[in-house]
Amino acid sequence: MISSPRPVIHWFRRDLRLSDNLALHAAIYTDAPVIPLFIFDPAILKSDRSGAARMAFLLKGLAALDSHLRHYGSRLLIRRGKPFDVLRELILETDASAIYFNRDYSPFAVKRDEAIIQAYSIPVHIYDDALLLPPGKVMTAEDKPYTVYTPFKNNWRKHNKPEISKISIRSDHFHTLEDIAAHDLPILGELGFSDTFDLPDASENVAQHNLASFMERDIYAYSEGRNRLTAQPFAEKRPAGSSYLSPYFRFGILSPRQAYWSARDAFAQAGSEQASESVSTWVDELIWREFYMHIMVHFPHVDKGNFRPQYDGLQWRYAPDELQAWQEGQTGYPVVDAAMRQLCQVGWMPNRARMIVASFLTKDLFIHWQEGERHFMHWLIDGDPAANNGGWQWAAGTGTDAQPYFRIFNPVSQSQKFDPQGDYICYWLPELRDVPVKFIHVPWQMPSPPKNYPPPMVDHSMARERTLAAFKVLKIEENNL
DNA sequence: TGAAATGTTGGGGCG
DNA sequence: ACGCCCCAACATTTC
Repeated sequence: MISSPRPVIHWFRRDLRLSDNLALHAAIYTDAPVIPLFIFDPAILKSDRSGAARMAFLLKGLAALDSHLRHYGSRLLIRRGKPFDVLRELILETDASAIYFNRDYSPFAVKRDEAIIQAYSIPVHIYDDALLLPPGKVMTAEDKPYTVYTPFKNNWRKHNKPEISKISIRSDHFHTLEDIAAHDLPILGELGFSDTFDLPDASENVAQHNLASFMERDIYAYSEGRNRLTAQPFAEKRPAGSSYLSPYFRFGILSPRQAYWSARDAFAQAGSEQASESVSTWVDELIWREFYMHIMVHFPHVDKGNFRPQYDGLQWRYAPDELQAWQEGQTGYPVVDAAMRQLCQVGWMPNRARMIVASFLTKDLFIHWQEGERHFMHWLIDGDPAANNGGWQWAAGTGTDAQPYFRIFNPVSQSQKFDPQGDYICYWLPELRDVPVKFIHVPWQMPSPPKNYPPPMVDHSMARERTLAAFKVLKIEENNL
């Protein structure tokens, strides 16, 4: 009788896929049966950053991964508890010889993983999988981290990029789990969340399909498309717009390497200057994602406050009622309200909409960007601590690459520019559906405005002056020091 | 990955 | 024909 080899554990975290998964593939290369594990950590479940929508999307991702694994005669082992304890017990239970996982760069995860690395008598193998270039790889000539996007991008582009990991997966690569006690995949309610809206498919196959179809067409019009306010990014027939791949990147259902190399192929096939520029613009977005992850690793204080401490003196307004009006999409500015309602109804917004509502909260209402950050983290299915924090600090003017404080979006002109016909507004604000195009951005100017829609909660030009003044005071104080 | 204020120019109406 | 004004269109500066 051949004694079966000791298994190895692959701990899935933010890498819910079988293809191009560096740690998983390394585990498979050992030729030991791989135990595919996912752990529900109570610390994450009860965090105020978690929201029902993203949790529901995660559950869909796990269900898809489980069914994918069943094709290989295995399944996803679900456990609940503190990862430190769950892993210890599982090692004892299965006599596993090693643990594999991919690095998660968020501050919470880094801290958690540090404790785990040294904890057991078996080796823990960690891989840089979630980014093309991990933190530390893109540094200035003085070996310092970049604090501005453009030079970071220029340096990033000069590096060689890792190839896609290809492996043909067989059933005998995985542990059958027959003799291991597993929890069933929980439902939302069991995890302490209330039911939520319908969400897109979270399977690896669908992510691949969406990537491929984006590369067929929309990527060549991305320069314009990325600014388009799209009500239904997933609709079959729609103008070229966002790639809508962020939720898949968020959970590693799609590999960034695969996305990058697909874009390179698209670049090679671009038929015009404009088309290749569009492809390049999309790759820039991948680089923004890498940039903000690097920033959070090198400057972990951003998670708790301003990237630039000189803005710590800003006297943000405390205005719970106004915050609530913003959250509920009742500001009286149609484009802002449409976006905020989209967020709470589908857990996603196009990038342009995120900038508009972020500018409105921080510059028009002059409410702390952390309130917006929290709200976004609660609702976004693609909510990622690094990217979300980076985006909010950018909008507020306190971050890296901060837009100068005087760049304040005008919610009306943004609306006219990026939703000229008011299609986006009308989709999300049914109460404005009968408003003529002429007034769709400014319904309060109608002879008789709709009764069920509020007037603007602030006068934009007054709000603009107020914010400029607040920043200016700070500059004066700074000069007096 | 702005917007508003201010400055400049040039055509047309008009006395 | 000329000077003057108005103002749209564009450019530059400022926050």
